[in-house]
Amino acid sequence: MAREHDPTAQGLTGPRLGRDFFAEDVLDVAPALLGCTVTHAGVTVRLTEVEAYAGLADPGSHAFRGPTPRTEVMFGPAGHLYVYFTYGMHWCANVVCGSDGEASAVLLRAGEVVGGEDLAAQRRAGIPRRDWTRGPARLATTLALRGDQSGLDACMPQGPLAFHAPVERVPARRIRTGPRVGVAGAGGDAAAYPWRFWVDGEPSVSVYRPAKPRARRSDT
DNA sequence: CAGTTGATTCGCT
DNA sequence: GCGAATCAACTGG
Repeated sequence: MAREHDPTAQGLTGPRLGRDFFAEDVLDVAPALLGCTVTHAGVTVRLTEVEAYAGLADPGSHAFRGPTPRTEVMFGPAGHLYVYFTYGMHWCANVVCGSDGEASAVLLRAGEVVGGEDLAAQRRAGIPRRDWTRGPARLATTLALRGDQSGLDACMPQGPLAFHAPVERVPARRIRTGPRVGVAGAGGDAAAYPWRFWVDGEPSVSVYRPAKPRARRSDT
């Protein structure tokens, strides 16, 4: 069962996205990624929720305090993968966007599996299908994206990672925006900007916990 | 169905 | 040492 998964052969995807696409402004790239597909390790996911991070100028971005060994890839050319580890157990995947050195990125938050379902089911055994790609860490797990894949170039024609434009673009009226989720600097101006984008009416995008304080005091 | 809490490693100060 | 771009399990209704 080493059959190759070719999403394009199933009519699931449009043209492969090149570096010039990701090099645009991150706030333009992020909504444009909705409906696009990502293919890696035999599974194809159609993106339904993403979140933009505006590099050095963004207090919520990992790049805010300048380059570190971890975030180095963010400061490189667009179209590369930035994968980070969080909460002691989860991997999350971003695509670097914008101009070279800008260090912007789009976090892949949710989607739906549209190809390689057998492999995805195997990879996510015991988990309800709806939860396979609901949330950034689940999405990364289903696509088998971990720290090893950080820096991977998504713009190599024959590369292992592929972004494809949707066959039919998501109508603008179905794209909704909102504040970010779970970002530490939520109290600042950054929270006021709608940097999260999702496709309305998608089961894969559930009402995420609104930016709620982690702990509550017993007094008042 | 909705809300709460524990888990558990890495990166940076 | 502390906090984190989260998830899964468990609770009560």
